[in-house]
Amino acid sequence: MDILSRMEELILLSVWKLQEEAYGLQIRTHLSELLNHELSVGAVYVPLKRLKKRGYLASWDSEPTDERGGRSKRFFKLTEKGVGALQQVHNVQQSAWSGLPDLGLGWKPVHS
Amino acid sequence: MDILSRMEELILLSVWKLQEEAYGLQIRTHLSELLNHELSVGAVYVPLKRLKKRGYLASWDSEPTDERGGRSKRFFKLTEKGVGALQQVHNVQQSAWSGLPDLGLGWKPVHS
DNA sequence: GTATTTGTTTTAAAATTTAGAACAAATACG
DNA sequence: CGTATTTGTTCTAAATTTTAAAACAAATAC
Repeated sequence: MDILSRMEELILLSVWKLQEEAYGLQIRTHLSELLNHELSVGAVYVPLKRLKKRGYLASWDSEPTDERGGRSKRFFKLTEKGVGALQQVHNVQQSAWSGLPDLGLGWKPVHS
Repeated sequence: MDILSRMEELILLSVWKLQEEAYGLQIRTHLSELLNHELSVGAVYVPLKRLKKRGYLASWDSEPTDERGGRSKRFFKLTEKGVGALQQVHNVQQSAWSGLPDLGLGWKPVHS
């Protein structure tokens, strides 16, 4: 559709928000809380790989830490292309959610 | 994912915005302009049918009009469940797009 | 060395998206 | 009438995305 899917958008935003802590399991936790719904591991790792392959994300592998089970992590950060894709999806959302007539169904979106 | 897909969201919003003119081809035109990208016919009709089956949309068939080719149209409107689903996706978006740190990449989302 | 924890990869099924052919029914007009 | 054109919906198969969960890997704990 020439626009990020919802999951892709949420993952890119998660990487943005988590900054120096943006790696697979952390992203999964963050999004599970956001969605109030436990995501499977694959639900995060599969799109992460795709987003990287398409140039929306860059990644590098860390050294292991000395915590229990502290393996090497694969960290991600947004590329310029990734920011551009978020920009685009944000524009579409703004358009799509503006100018909605009153339906009398008890709710209207509020853009803080 | 327990949340509307992007296409589902856009179609529900289109039905909302188009009001008394919410039928397949019109929705297609509206979304094609919004996305700046010509959607195929199936890209609209397939999800429309699914959204109806799931109770997000109600529909009824009009009488033909006396315009050239003016066949009976299938009009749609949001159900309460449909409004609720939009409400939910709106909440998730608001959360996901708020509290983003400055990346110094030349852009930050503005919520009008 | 065996258990436990943190982390990534893989895989296959399910669901969604997409393009476009097919079909349907209306008016136009010779 | 018959054929063309327009508006509209249905169908369908391929491509893509999502999802769950098993497998694998590597670290510390004891």
